Amino acid sequence: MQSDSSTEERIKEAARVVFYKKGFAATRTRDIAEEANINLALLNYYFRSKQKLFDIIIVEALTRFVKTIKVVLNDKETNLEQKIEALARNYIDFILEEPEIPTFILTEVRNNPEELLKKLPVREIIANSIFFEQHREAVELGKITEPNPLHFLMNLLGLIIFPFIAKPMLMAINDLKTPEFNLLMQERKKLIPIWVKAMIKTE
Amino acid sequence: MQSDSSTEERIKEAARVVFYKKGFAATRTRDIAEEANINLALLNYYFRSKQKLFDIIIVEALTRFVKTIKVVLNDKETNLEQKIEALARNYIDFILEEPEIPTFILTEVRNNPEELLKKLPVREIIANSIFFEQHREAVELGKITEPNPLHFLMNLLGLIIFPFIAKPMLMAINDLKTPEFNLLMQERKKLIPIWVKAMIKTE
DNA sequence: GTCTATAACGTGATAGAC
DNA sequence: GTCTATCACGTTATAGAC
Repeated sequence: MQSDSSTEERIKEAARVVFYKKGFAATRTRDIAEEANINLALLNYYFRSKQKLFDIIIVEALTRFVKTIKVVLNDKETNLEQKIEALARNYIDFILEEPEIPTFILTEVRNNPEELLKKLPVREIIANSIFFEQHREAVELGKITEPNPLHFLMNLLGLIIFPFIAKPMLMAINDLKTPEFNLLMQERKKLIPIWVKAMIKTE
Repeated sequence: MQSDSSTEERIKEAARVVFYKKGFAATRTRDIAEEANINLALLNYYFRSKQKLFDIIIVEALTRFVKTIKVVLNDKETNLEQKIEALARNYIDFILEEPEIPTFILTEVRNNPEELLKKLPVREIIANSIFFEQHREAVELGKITEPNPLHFLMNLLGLIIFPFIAKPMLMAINDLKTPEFNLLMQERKKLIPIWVKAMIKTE
């Protein structure tokens, strides 16, 4: 492993592009070789098989996907409001760099939940987070109406992630182009915390 | 075409089950035949090809998916608040009957957006809806803070649909079982309208 | 390390008997 | 209409020359 443009790295980057866009089953190793401008045989030389190459890509994606949440939810220095702001900001920035990552992850996890999720300690990372603890305290103090933190998490992640998943549909509905879509996502970094705070306390 | 348990119908139902779960590319015609308890050759006898069978399934799914929104968004008898309530109620009920339909549609649309969406007049149905008209009026009257109806639609649909898409992850995080998950979704039929109304008017 | 050629396999589809 | 047997093809993976 030397420069970023080594053959091995080129194949990995190409694999990321194609797998993200089409998923494991619809991807042909030829697509990856073409995207990487390498000979097909080199793919197997470096990674043994399509499956092994895919495993590397999906684990890296899952790790970054979960870590981006984890870091925020377990930050001892921030309160709940700050966590909402940080999550919206960091997560939207993260996804804007790789807009296809949410759909990629969610569809591949669907195809293979137990296999993929046991590779990462998702449960410990999220369920025992400082975020959940702070949520519980806020509920006890009457600052939050809905006591179930799962609703809170679904709402927050839904507001952040859903537009990226629904992007193809949304672009068809309003024939939106990608630059305009990205602008909407930039707006949401500021809007989502406002909305979520309004949702928190209802009569 | 006679009873619902005719061979043809059995194959279609099996195809729906398998395609919903695995998507087009990962599905083998043998999987469908097995699920339907029929001989593999019968699939081609009735539907000519895997692609033709798939087209039937996806168009049916898309039609129902869009129609469920369309009916609500174009109802002249209801105001904006009532549309929010109706959408949460109808859509969650609809998806609870076929929980895999959102992921199925979103991933297949990703693979083939132009081809699939030109088959349905999604744009006219949504973009020119009474819902958007009522939203515009409410903005002019100062009843809604955020003027862009796309944000409104993304939020509403995200709150409704996202939990179903993220279900495998959520179940891993809190090792939730399906009955408990469904209970959460029932709760959301009432909670989402409350949340959305709170989001609408912010300072 | 990289290439060409090809083997090995899985899958969609059909021929033809019943 | 339904079955068994098989073809035809595309794709993954490897052998072997360079």
